[in-house]
Amino acid sequence: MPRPQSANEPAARAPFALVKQHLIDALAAGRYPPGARMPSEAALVAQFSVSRMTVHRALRELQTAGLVERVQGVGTFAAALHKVSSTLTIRDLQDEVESRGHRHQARLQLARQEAAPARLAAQLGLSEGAPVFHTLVVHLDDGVPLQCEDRFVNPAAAPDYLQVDFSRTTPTRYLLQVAPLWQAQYAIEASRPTANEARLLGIAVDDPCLVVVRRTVSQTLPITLARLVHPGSRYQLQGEFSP
Amino acid sequence: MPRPQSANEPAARAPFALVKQHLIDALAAGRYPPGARMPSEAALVAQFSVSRMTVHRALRELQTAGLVERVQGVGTFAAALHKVSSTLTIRDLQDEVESRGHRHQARLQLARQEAAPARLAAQLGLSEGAPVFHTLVVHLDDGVPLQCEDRFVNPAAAPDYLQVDFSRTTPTRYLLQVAPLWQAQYAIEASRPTANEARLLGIAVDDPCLVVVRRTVSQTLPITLARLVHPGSRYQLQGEFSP
DNA sequence: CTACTTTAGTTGTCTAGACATGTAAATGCA
DNA sequence: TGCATTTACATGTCTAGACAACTAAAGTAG
Repeated sequence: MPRPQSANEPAARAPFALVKQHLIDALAAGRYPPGARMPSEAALVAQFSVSRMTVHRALRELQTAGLVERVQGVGTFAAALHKVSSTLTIRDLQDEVESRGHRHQARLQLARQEAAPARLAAQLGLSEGAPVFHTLVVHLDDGVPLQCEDRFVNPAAAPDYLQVDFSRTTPTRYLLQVAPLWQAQYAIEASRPTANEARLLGIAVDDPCLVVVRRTVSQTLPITLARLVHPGSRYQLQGEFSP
Repeated sequence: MPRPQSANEPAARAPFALVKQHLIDALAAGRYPPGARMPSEAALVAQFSVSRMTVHRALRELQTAGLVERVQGVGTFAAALHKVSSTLTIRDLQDEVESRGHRHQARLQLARQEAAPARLAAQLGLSEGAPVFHTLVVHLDDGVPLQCEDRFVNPAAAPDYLQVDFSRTTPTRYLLQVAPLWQAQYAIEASRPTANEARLLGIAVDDPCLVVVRRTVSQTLPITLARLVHPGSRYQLQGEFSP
């Protein structure tokens, strides 16, 4: 049974939803870089032949969703997508370190192409044995290891990933540029580091670690799978929510 | 300088915002228990002497915020606030265990009134030495210890807290009833359990644990401060977000 | 050149009415 | 009684126009 439009998703073909989706698509295609001016309400009214209220609702919902910023008397602008962390502070580690006034460094331990084993392939929507990019980066905060970032990337989503200079930008930041609109699932757990992680982080093998496993997908295809290991004594996730 | 209504918060005295706030207040006061029918748009139009579009916007925003549920052709209903975890899965542990088809048990280890030390008093908005309620509950999933819940409660927010039978309901669930609308800040970290926690959870003192420290405030006053300790090998937080 | 005023353009909000869509209870019919 | 139809009511959405609030740039007077 094709599920009878379960009561409450706002009819996808409603005019305001069409305008909204049109703008989302444009943003996803990178047509409006962060900060760029977007069409005014009047322009969209003309383009879609709908009333201003309709356009206004589409834009207001995009604003609520954090995709655009609007300033009365000035205009509508594509939002800077970097400040993700509204609910859970998982943002780019470099931003985070630098916002604390500390110095961020990254040490590239590994960057190569590998053949995807079955489970990884499934998570990235690839077939078993297909090539994937694999990087291992250690992030330091004022010289102290803070995160061990073990990451697999779908070549289809970021073909030039292995050519990036990761001493200048972080994998997270680069991927954010390449695929501007995405969605992530994560799992957080406490566990011991592997022997290699312990060595890279400069901790004992029985020190507790906070491990975040994150899978990121864009609108169309899986982008990346990352395992982020943090020394429990040096890292904390903070956030806020309301019911 | 009194900060000139920084461009973009929707004027708090706009009619739609008044209607919205009125309903939020009523919900916060517990006037509409979860599932209760709320006034129809027509009723609110009459009550506030505004147009239906205005009322509709207020209600739609409450729906987006998850405070009410609306069904076309039927009406508007106060949301069941228990299913908090749209973005981050920190919900009532009993719900969580039972939704996995497992059996939930709680062991009350401690329930008494204490004098608040300075730091705790500050977090709960009390003066040093003021009485606070303190409970320690171990939650089991099919007989296996899953969480050690060490909690302090502001007596002003839940005067009858110590009389509750915690073998029948959880502290989280009870507090959710008493103070229906709230906001929480949390910090997540990995660390070793204390000797007592290790004993209660049946794990070794050097087993990694996932520790969530959560502070909950209602609209008016701090409610509770909880330290939730989970064995790293048995518990994982999961969630999802988009930029 | 400076300081003030004007103006055009933008978003924020509201109204009154209309039609569409969905649900549930009342009604009518066999 | 049992089933189909009608009716009342609720929400979902759109329109066309209006006024308010705000910004930035252009124009103007000193």
